[in-house]
Amino acid sequence: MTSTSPQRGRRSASMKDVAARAGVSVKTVSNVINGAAVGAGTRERVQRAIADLGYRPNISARNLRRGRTGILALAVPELDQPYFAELARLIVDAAEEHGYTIIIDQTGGGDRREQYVIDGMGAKLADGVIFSPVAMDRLDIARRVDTTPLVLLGERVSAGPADHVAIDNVAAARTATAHLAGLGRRRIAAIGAQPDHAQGTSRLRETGFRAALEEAGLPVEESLIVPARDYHRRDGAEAAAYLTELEDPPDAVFCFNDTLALGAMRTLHDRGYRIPHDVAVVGFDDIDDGRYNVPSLTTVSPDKAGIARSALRLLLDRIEAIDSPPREVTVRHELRVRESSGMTTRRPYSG
Amino acid sequence: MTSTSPQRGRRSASMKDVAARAGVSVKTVSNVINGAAVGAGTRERVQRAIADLGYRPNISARNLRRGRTGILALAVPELDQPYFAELARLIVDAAEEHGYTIIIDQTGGGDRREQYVIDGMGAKLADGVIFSPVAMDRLDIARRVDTTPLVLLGERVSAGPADHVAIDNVAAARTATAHLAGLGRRRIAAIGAQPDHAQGTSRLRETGFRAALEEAGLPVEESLIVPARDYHRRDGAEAAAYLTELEDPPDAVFCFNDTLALGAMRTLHDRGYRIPHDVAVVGFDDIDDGRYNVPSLTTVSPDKAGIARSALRLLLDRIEAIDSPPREVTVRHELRVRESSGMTTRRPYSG
DNA sequence: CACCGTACTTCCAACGATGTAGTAGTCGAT
DNA sequence: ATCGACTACTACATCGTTGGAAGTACGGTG
Repeated sequence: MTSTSPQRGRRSASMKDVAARAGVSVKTVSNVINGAAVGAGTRERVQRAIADLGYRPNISARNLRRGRTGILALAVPELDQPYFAELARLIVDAAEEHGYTIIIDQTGGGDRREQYVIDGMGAKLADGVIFSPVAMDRLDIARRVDTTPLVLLGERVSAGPADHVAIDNVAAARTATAHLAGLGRRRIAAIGAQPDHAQGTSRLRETGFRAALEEAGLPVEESLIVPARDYHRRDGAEAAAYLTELEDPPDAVFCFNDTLALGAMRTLHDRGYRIPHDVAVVGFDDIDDGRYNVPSLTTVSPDKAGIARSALRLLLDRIEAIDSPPREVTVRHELRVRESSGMTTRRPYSG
Repeated sequence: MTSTSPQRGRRSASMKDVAARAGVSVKTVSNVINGAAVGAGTRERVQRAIADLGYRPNISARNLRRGRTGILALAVPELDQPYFAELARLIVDAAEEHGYTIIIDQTGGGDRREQYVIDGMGAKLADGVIFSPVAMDRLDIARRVDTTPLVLLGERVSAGPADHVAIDNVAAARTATAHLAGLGRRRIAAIGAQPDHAQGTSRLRETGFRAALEEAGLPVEESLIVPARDYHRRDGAEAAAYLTELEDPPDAVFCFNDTLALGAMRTLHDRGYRIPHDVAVVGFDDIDDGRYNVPSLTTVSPDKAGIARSALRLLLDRIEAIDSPPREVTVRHELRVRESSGMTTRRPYSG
């Protein structure tokens, strides 16, 4: 300890200390901890020594030796977006069931941070990465040189360059829009387009939206397709303000996520529109907020637990077998019709 | 590589490989990476070799040698509680600024998982822990044997056994309640009591609530103090249902957090109460949801960024100087008055 | 009684990085 | 030419753990 002592402060007990106290070799301690064959008496002595010293294995050393860390990274734009918060919760829980710990990386949806993620995040910390991209597209992913197992979330890129979990965004958006058309709405707006992103989720939802309008025999009016830079309440509120100022405002709005919808509804309310009477609103994600809002929000409900489970399964499989071909998992979704598009208000809430 | 090869699949480049390619010693590579003095020519050759091989340092090895991991743990009850989601976001960002990565541990507020957290989470993974306790009290913390630096969040325990960041919950609750009394409300209820927890945040808010009633010369009616097991919208909705069924329902409700308030407002709305006309509502936390809700929610707004920054500072200080006495940081808060307790509805939202 | 297998246990090397000490080589002053 | 002081680099030990091989003791077997 004299010449090279990297530790600062009290050094905590190592296997060597445990071994000394129990009067056995270091390897025997290791065997006890890893459940290998050890005599009953020895095992007990070792366990007592472990307890006495408050010994805990040094993860860094173990990982160094084993070549894996037991850590998975979850890279999302923002943790305080309710959708990602709910998803993160499920993924953390699912990872824990498999003995993995989750580290969080927030990209903010920016190019630089997202590139950093697909390049392996600077150091070999995680055994695998679950990544919800915003700025990176299929090409960026395909170009990647880092070999850390990677699972992509939330953007449907068929036959993509990596494992992928998503719902069928086009179909979901079509169903949502068709629902509005089915209510007899004729001027249906969309909030959340992102013209900059050629491949993102927003593009798929827009595609579904347009398809549904055509199927319903409605004209696609470009002025009713409103972009949103971020997907926060504020952006929804601003987009709705724009819509109400149109010469001929819409009688329905399909928002590409729930927070946009909640923000939009706030503005619509402030400007005297009754929901759903004057304007029906549908969102996307089925976050908890929408269920209790007044009016409660009709929304596309993806199977978030299914997404979490599938992402983890794909990732763990790939950690095992790094060279298998990429897989696509499509998780189910359903439309949850609530007050904002039909059920009358002033009725006890249920589900 | 023949006898003991823990790695599976392609082994990625190590310093040794870089050193061989650049024709220098391993230590020189290390020096280049860590910015020590290295000749210009050598440095360039090494950097080219690093780029060619796609070398990234092995964190486990570095951590083993350095005695620290660069990882901090954040232990919260549930990541999808908006308050914790917003806090997690800020803490992850703050940690990143200091070069640390955050791992997430979800305790669910349960004894077992929380005990696990204060016992060091099974292995020395994190250099420090930021912990928002629900079940553990001061005694549990004081009994702790693990030496990992620990910062507690959210519960004001003066002269506690560990570093601590909180707002003045008693004062905040008193202000909120006094605000309702100041509006002329006379039957003020509270939602969110947790009689089981002798020391939690809920107890402090209840204390402030009672104090404010007394100061306002109002009787403390026990039937108007409603417990909530969890702090979800659902619990708020149920508590409000109970209140409306009282013989003499309240004309104001102070909810111990915003999600309780949002759930309660939903029920109140369903049962025909006008907010704030019939019942004024105040929440706690100032989550984004409350700002856009109809009606927008009056709430106690803690300085969350301040909490994140302070927690990180305390933790990093303690990692440096493990034996200094515990410190208490009290972060500022303010009451944000919005529609649910006064501002008229039907007015453009602002702030 | 020598021999063998079984059941534990010990010894040694290795994972990849970094701290310390030591070795060349360079330069300026003497 | 000699020395000292410096710079640039190398060699080696070490962090705590685990894999593999070698060692030991014991009971049974021929």
